[in-house]
Amino acid sequence: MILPHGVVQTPAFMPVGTAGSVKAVPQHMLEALDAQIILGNTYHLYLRPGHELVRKMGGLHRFMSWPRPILTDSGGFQVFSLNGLRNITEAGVRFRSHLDGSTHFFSPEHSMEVQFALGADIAMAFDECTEYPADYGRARQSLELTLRWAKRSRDHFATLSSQREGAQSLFGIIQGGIYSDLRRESAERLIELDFPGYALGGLSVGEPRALTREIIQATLPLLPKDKPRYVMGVGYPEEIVEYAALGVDMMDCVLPTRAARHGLLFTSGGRLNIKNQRYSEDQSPIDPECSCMVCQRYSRAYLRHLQAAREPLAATLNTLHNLAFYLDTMRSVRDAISTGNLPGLLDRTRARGGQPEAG
RNA sequence: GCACAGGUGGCCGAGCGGUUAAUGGCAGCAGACUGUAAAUCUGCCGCUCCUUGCGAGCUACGGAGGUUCGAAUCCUCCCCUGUGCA
Repeated sequence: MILPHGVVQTPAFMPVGTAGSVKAVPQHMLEALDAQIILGNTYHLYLRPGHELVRKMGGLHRFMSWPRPILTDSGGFQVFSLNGLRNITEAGVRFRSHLDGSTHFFSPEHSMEVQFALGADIAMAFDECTEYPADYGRARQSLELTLRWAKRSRDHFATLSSQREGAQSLFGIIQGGIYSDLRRESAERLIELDFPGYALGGLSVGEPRALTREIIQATLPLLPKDKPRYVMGVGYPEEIVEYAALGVDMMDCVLPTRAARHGLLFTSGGRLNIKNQRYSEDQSPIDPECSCMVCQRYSRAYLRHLQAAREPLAATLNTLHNLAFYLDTMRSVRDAISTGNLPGLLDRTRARGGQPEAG
């Protein structure tokens, strides 16, 4: 995938950097990890420092000194997660800021304005992330709203693009809850709007994992093969391998970064909670099979100490490892695809998937 | 020596006659985390036993006595700590 700020090899995992930062990890280290694209958030950057300020600073890439591709989420997920602080109408969403309680209005048009100011390589249509559980009628209503918003997003994005030089692209988002026929309808009608890429939204919002997979499996084949297919907000290491094998090109998830800050590390042997007493005198690296800079240098005992002492370095080192693990995982998926060994990789991943703890 | 103020579970610190194994906080132990309101949240946290239950027994609020149906809470003496005065 060739974007204005560089090439992204797919399938790709995108670290989440909501507020202009992949929490705890500086940009130059992200580059060292070979992260090829990161995600930023419209809602958060709009609130602070403000999209106009970011524009003034030369756009998000320049502002945060990240020369590689960026995708910005539209704020649609906040429609979902700020439940209680927002009110949805046809026109858009009225939010209460989680920072100071002030009221703000987001419409598809406004989201496009903000994303245009931020200047990410890929912008996302403003959608309503359907909650789980949602009954059929509710899922349909949500899907319809998202489609109308998708059209408005596309149209306004086109207007903005025509007024100013811009190589940004805008992806559409499929909703439809857990209903395959609604997903199909959402996909087909979205494709009519002709986006350069398509995303599956509204997944990993509490539904059983088998259902997530089912929806992806059912919906992906409906999407154009020559355009990026993005599943938003997934997943665990085993899941991203599974989904990549199904043909997903892009995924993002806060899990590796958030879990790292909470002491949960992903390894080739399964999950490892570095806070556990059992690691207090363990001189081995997080993951003996991992070649990341953290595993090359630091012991579990030391990392456990940092975590217990709430040293900020714990967040940094843990996040570096988890991201390295995720990015390595995607790299090995890409390698397996190119050498035709994907089935073998899948088997190995499944075999270790159920393992709760690393040795 | 005198005068105040205190001595509570690993630590700090509430409670000042009865739903008190004893509020909180910290520390400790474990769990959760999926387009980030998350460096957050949840549970456990005196000991023993079991039919793991708003279960049973035991031990506990400096020490020893006492008052009371009932005391961490009231009284007496003793020990210790802090501050002030000698």
